Amino acid sequence: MKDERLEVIRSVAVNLFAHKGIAATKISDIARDAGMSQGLLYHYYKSKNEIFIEIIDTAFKRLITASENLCKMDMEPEKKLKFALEKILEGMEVDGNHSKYHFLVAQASVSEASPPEIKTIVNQNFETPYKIVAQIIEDGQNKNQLRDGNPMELALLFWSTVNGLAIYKTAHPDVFKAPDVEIIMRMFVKD
Amino acid sequence: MKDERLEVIRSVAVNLFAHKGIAATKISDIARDAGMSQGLLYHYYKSKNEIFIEIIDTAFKRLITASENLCKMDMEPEKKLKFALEKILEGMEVDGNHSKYHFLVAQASVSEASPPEIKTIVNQNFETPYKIVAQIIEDGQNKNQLRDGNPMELALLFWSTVNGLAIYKTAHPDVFKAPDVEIIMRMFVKD
DNA sequence: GTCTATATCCAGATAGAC
DNA sequence: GTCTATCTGGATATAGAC
Repeated sequence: MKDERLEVIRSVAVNLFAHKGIAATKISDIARDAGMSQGLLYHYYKSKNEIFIEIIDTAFKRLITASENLCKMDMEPEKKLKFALEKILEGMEVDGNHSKYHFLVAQASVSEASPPEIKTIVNQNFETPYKIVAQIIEDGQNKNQLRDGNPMELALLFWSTVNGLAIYKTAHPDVFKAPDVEIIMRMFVKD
Repeated sequence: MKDERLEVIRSVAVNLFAHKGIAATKISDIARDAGMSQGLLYHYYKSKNEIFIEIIDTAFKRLITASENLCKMDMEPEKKLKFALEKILEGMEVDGNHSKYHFLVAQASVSEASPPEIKTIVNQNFETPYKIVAQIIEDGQNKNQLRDGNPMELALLFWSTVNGLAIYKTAHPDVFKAPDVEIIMRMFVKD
């Protein structure tokens, strides 16, 4: 039940941080949404920053693990890209916290408002998913499945598109409709 | 010189709001960056919110004006889309505040942290650029220049991609390299 | 117009009873 | 483990001198 409590706290915090940012999210907001007193929160976490750090750290770990698994899959590079997009967009459609995690990672990467620990996490991690996708793209180019172009720039485009969609979904979950994966894939595949 | 002062304040505020969000941006940060005392700031603006509101309002007005002008141009729909992307990416490359404005608009649309006036501005304005681009896409489909697909969904993809790039540029201005417009256009044009 | 000093308020974090 | 009450710091905004 301690784990349950922790899970509730994390979940409401992800939601609040995504919608308000860390600075505007009050510890009392988290306590209220988690259905506990403000004092009790400090029984589980020693500060607001600690909650935030744990969430961002988890978000990066998940993203990187998923990227690494994708890379290792026994699949053609083109299929890998497509598979990744499918999973990501699927995750956005079923309303969990998927898009919020994407958005939080993007936001944490931009923000200078975060505690120093966050900057460390961001600096150590943010490049990895870009590099992995760039590697997949390069493989695909070598196999003549994907179009030419600087792999890192194309990876940037890949993740920018995903992030942009995640933001939209976070802002307007009701009207959001994930685009067809094929449309996005057109930027990368050979005709 | 009053106008100059105002312009300096707005400019540093855009930068700070983009990188830290409104909640984490202190009025003392703005004053410092603008090279004036905290007290003097209140001679020009009556609150931090007022500065923020003016900036978001301006950002939306610019975006909508630009969209409307684009719509009215004497140009084929396909060219309009391409022209818009070129201008937007160009604006990102020359480091002004262009991408920060895009990001602020996106962020303000997501954020529940903003003062109520912001919510009003967002609700009244955020759909317009989507609708205008959707209209252009629909025209292009009717003229057989652009691929089929729900115009509003394609417009969502268009702006999501732009926003995603704007975020990346804001976070990593040094390494950012705008992608080739043709690549993005592949999502929309017929082969 | 510009500054310094300060009042006020509010949020993060702690203490201590139960 | 859980709550209420409270301390403390820091940020907004104001006051008032120059």
